[in-house]
Amino acid sequence: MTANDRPEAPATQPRDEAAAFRASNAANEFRQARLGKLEAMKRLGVNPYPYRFDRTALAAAIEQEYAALPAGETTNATVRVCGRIRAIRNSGMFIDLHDASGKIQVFCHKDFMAPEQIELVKLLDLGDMIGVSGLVRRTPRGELTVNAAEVTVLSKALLPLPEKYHGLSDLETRYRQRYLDLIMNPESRDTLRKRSLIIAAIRSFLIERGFLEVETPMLHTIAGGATARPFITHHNALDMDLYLRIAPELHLKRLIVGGLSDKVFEINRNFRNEGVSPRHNPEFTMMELYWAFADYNDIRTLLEEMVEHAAIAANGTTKVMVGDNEIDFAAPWARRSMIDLVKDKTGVDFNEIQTAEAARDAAKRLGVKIEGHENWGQAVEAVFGDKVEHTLIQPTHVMDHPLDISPLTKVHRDNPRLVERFETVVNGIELTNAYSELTDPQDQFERFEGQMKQRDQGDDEAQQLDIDFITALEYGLPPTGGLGVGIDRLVMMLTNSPAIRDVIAFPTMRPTA
RNA sequence: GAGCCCGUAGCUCAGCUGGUAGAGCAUUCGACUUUUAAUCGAAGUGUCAUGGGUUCGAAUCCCAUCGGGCUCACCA
Repeated sequence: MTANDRPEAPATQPRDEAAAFRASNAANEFRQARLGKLEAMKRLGVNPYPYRFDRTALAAAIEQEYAALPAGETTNATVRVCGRIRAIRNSGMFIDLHDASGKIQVFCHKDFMAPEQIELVKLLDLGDMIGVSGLVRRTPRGELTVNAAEVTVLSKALLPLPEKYHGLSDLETRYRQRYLDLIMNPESRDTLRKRSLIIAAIRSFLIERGFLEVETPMLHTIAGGATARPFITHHNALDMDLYLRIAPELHLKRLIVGGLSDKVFEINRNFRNEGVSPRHNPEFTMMELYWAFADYNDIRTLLEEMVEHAAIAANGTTKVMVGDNEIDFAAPWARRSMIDLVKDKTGVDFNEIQTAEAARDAAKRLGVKIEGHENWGQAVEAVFGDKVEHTLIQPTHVMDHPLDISPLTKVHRDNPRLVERFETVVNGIELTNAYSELTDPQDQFERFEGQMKQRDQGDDEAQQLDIDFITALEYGLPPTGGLGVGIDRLVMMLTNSPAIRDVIAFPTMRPTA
């Protein structure tokens, strides 16, 4: 392929889209009415899209400062506030101005404003951004108010907001036009603000404990570190296919080999080309950390402390309502082996089952769907997923998974069929995954070979061999504990959000056209 | 990818045993002027998702398509 026949960027914007946009705008009565007001503002010498505004206070700060101001009293304190008009009463005399912190009422009256200012106020609509300067007072009805001396238009809105009382409830519009959702729904703002607090809390927690934040590639030549179908893309200049990463694990371990730090972490996106559901988005945020000279027990205590810290940062408490359940993230969390959990729930002790065939039969007798190529560990996992996982509500570390399903994990020091791994399940959903990392290069190579064998037997999700990763291990990876936390799911739980789309600002959607 | 449900005005929703497309908010005009879902009076507002079909007649019944939600499968 030469430079001339490289695939061009796709033509996502047909030429007539602009014409269609113009036509639809011309037919929009709301837009036309507001354009008329915009022109009238210009005739008054007002720039409806100015450059800046000197704000002296947020609404919430004024509310706090003047909390004790009695009804009917006026201060001599001038403030400058700005935000979006969310309500207009008495023909513009009362305006509710919302900023990121909250609401403040604005009073516009001819006794306090110049005549041309009164003209300008008549041209304001719901949704416009304005700045106001004036004295703080509390009305006789008890509402804290800025007595407007001057109103500055900061951005004329051309489109109307959704209805003020019922707001915007249509899920499709809320996800596609998140800006409208954020304007209208305080709980959506809270959720995404808490998301930011949670991530900031995790980041500062880890940095305080000596973890180094790193970035590893999004574009992989081998999609390793997890079992999932990858997105495939193409690099033109190198003329090669690349995968969007499904996990950062193998690169982070390379950094531990290199001794960049004994403790590294990355908070970043993973991409998996799989189904979309209330708990799955094709791109999702993962926190992975690796801690040299530590094992999965060290990781467990670190994780519990970290999530406690994040919960308190978001909600001020370790307790949170998730659906109908109150969940408490206070450490220590329950710890049960996967085999024991399965035994408790089904009466079947897979420790007593030796062969893959017997394990598959046991699973089938329990009514669990079995394809026929499962090994012992996959059968155990299938039973656990079907019978146990959804029943675990309070944070529970599911300990010591089968070796068969854990190709990057060190063999359990007490049981050769198991590995040192735990997944934390909360509210029936897997939240974390942690290992005593496999550090033996020969063992790792054999595990990859086993995965390739499974792939040959029809398991197209088995992990791919990564020779350079084996080479890195051959230079010596110290004993290392590793952890992955699904950040979106953690945010879902800490914000009681029923869908992953609620905690991702712009979830993946099909285009409308 | 499969099953079930949904798509009506800018928004929230009625209308669905087939018979002239509705309300509230929003908008426009007017009144009022210390309101706070302000109030009062008047007016305008539709590709009933799209395309077919049945019928004298379809928002309504049938089929297909598009978009969304839930459940399942895959997965975290």
